[in-house]
Amino acid sequence: MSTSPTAAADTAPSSTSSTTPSFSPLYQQIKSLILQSLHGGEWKPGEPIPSEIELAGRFRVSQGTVRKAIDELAAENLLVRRQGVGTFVATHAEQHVQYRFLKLVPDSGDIEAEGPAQREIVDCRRQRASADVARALALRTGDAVLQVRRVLAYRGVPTILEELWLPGTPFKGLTAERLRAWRGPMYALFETEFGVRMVRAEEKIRAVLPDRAQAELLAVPAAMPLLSVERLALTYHDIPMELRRGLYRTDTHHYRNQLG
Amino acid sequence: MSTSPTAAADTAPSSTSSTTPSFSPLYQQIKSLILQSLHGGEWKPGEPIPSEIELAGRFRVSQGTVRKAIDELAAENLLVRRQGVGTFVATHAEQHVQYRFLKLVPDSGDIEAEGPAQREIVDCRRQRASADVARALALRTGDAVLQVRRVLAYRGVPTILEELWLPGTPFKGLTAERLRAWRGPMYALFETEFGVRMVRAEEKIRAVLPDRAQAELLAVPAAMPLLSVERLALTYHDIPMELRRGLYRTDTHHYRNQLG
DNA sequence: CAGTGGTCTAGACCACTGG
DNA sequence: CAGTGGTCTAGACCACTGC
Repeated sequence: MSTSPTAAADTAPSSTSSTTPSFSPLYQQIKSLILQSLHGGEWKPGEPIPSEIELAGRFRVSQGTVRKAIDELAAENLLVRRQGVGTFVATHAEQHVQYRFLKLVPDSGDIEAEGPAQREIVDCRRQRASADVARALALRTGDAVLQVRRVLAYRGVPTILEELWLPGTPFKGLTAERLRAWRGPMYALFETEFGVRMVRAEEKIRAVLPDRAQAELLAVPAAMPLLSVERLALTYHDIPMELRRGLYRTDTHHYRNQLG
Repeated sequence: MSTSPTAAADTAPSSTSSTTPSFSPLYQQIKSLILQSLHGGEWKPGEPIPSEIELAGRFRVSQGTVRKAIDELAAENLLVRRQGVGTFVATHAEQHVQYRFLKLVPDSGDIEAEGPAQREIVDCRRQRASADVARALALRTGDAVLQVRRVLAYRGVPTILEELWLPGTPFKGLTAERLRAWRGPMYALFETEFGVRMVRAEEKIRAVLPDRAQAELLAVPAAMPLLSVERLALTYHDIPMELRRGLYRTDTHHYRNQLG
């Protein structure tokens, strides 16, 4: 029974035998086990995980405890519950919102009327990580990374210029051709083709002026202030997997944020 | 027993007698009742609400049902749970983070080392709402509003220029003097002196250039791109209570955002 | 109609805080 | 040590989905 949460008895929470500091609730242990299965690929994005009752049996805990673990994972957008159907591994593909991490919306607010973005891959090159890219991705300076640059346009108007870096090893085999051939969000391709699911991200936002090359790619005057959005995307266990630097036009769009 | 959630029996959830569409769980009804008490001022910011057992008795439901209602309110930052002590109404005062809605942080990341902001009230005037201010605050054009302008500086460097509008009626009596005399976050003053608690906010962010007056107040060149942050702050039941337009310097600071 | 997640209860016990 | 929130269980029943 290597699937039992700890060496503890059937029903009681642990923390009795070990010298664990502070105490860890049973449902947190269950949550960790589910997280391991997610990370390990036992259940893939879009697929259903076993039912609550089944998991309760496997882990030898009550359904309520499994439920609380799943509740938290669902709140973190790692799982998606569908009443009457089951619980599914969240995915960037087949989601209603095309880009889950993109918070730029048209000033009209009508994101539907605008339609999907036109995407143009500028280039995709293998290169050695600079000091700051390496630091962000938890690599060493000079390690192999992939650099991708692309432009997103809405209604034919170039609106977003993105430059992103991926660690070379997990993304071996990614080319401009594969990026161009892919229909759907880039993060969906990462999931499907490379088994890397972006779970969380942190953004640093600034106002900047473009350099000449950037202004040209976006077809804007060099004096137009742009939003600089630096995003670090993380996979399970907070492992950084992508550094992305975006330049957003904000004369027709704006970055929308909710504060709770 | 006017405190019972519905006219339903002691334990059973309702939705039996009425033609309510769709069905509303008991804990949601409890949540609404707690929300009413919060809005109505039965428990004030910083004060404890009754214990779960006491509320369960009052509402004639089980402790678990009250717990679930409180869980959601705590997740929305309306309540704060403290194990062994009780559950408290969230407040903008006496919080560790000085400004809960301000996401600008120094590039160093060390928000402590920077120390508190120096605040300077530029002016506080009574005026008539323009069309866009009225629309944001759900007033009519020409209704009385208060306009406040101020500058925040860190280490003596002016960093934020804010212009904000408040509905005249709830904030009657607010003056520049009272703002200057107040120590602590502005939202704490709103709570304490005017009984208005900001619960949630939406921000629209852009990159802009300052006009001459703005550049002067911030002591920056007119060509320096700045972050424009338009915030609509809402109180209970999503009633808009403040429109705030901020200009942030982002050469030494950045706007930090977490994407889940 | 079977199976899933969603709600609700009742009771036991645990961890934490304050006096 | 009394009181609070936090965890866990067991069981009943409800709402929703798909076949």
